[in-house]
Amino acid sequence: MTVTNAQPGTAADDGGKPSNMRSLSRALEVFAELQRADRPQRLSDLARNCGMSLPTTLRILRVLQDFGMVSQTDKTYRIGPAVLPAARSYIENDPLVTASRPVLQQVAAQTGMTASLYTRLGFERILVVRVDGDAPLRYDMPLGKRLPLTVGAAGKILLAGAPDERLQEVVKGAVAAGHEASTFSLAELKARLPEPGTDYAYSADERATGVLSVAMAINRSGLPSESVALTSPVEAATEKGLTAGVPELRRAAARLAELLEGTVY
Amino acid sequence: MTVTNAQPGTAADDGGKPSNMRSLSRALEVFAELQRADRPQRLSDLARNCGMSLPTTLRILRVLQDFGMVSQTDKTYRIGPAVLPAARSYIENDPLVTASRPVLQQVAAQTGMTASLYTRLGFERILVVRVDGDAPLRYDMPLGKRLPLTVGAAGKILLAGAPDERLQEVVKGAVAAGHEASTFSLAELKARLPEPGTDYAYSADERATGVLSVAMAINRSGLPSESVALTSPVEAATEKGLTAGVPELRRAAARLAELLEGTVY
DNA sequence: TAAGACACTTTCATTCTATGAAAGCAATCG
DNA sequence: CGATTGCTTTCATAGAATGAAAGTGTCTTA
Repeated sequence: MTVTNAQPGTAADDGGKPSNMRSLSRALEVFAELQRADRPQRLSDLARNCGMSLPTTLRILRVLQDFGMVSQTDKTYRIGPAVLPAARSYIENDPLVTASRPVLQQVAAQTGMTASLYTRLGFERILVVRVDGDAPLRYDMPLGKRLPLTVGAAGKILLAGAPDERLQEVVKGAVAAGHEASTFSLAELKARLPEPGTDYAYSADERATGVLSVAMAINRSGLPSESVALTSPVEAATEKGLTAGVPELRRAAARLAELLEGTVY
Repeated sequence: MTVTNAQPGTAADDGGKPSNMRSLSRALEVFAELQRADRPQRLSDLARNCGMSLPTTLRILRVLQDFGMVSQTDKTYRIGPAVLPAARSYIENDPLVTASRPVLQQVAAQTGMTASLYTRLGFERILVVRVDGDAPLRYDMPLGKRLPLTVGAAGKILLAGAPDERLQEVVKGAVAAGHEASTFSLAELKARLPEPGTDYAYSADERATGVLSVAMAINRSGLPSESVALTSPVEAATEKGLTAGVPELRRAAARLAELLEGTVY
């Protein structure tokens, strides 16, 4: 059976794997590192943080630059403009994204709450689609933001039912990404997760204060990678009001699950 | 057999360079090809269109998939969700993008027209920032769309003053990208460009009907790669009204040019 | 149902590419 | 002004990337 290589969360991944396509993997590691830091990076920093030599890092950056994936000002590098057309291509062509929009619109219309779609990416999740409800959310969270799996309904539901081994990895990943304090433990995480038998997760004031959420995973074979959520500011909904939307959410998740059948990543 | 990147089909700009980092370049070529087509691609199509063997293409796709840059459903591949955080990183960290927003806002407020920032990417340009004016543009053109250099004020101004040799390449690139008919000629292009001595370009009904634009390049040493534009629907402005905004646009371009000093790509 | 066609996947020997040490520059600083 | 720091180039070598060919699975067709 093909072992679906869990993507390395950080550069500290020395599992001793055969690691095919070394130069490409390293290039993507550099690319990821550029995003991780929230400001332009020097060559020497990138080389050190990615654990590779200066010349190699430089060569990688030059090729990425040729394709517009990286830009350079003086001696600092950052993500380049070519990612914009790529993001556009994703949003326009990904079947889950395109299919979910009308579904989310319907849910938002029926419940009056904000409906969102999240995808797991490594040890994090990202917001992929959002349809606003009647009560706007005050905080802004545009597309593509990296959010923890360990906090917030839409993250936690992706971990429900996972084996302890995997949860332990998630704990490490969350700490490495800076989402959790270094004291964060498996027990702490498990206490947050929904009880077995529940197919949705609830959160209040978890990731953002004044915000309530319920979320449901989009299930197919194996562990889920996507979730849909209903969100509302605390003054516009109660826990009861939110959970009243769960059946709608469940139906939406089921519909999207069909479309996902066969998606590998 | 030294098969040196021979492909008549793709629009690779490889002008016979030493071609360092072959595997990485090829991976980025696959990634670009996935964007070029506006629907999921089969392995065999990608291999053929990129001019590489099936196993190589497959290996590349697998690594890209590990990093979320590519997704797979059944046997078809497409751009993956990891590009969203990348795009976010670009928009939040690129100094030109962040610096231009307030500048464009000011210009839009002063002129009442929509102000936009474009960046050149290969033989195309992409919309990077847009601030709407009083009269909304009916057509939607979200961020990241690949647009021709040869059509529209914001594209043409990036070509003003370029040597014929480069313009000839642009003609070929525009045809290869499907922006121009195969009969498109250098003379035809030159007829569209602003007259020497003019530092702005004007277009009416060029790229989109019912839309007028003036654009100015952000100049630093060498050929410009970025431009700012004022755009208005035809019923809300005349050519005179638009050109009245040119001084504002000129000032904005000058301010942004300072910030670009040192940017290599 | 079997045979064929088709597309994807794996294997493996060979070649060439990616690699890091070290030297060469170019700034910056004390 | 000489020293330090960080970037860039060169080069010999290891080992990574490569494609032919065989292998596997799936769909089509008779």
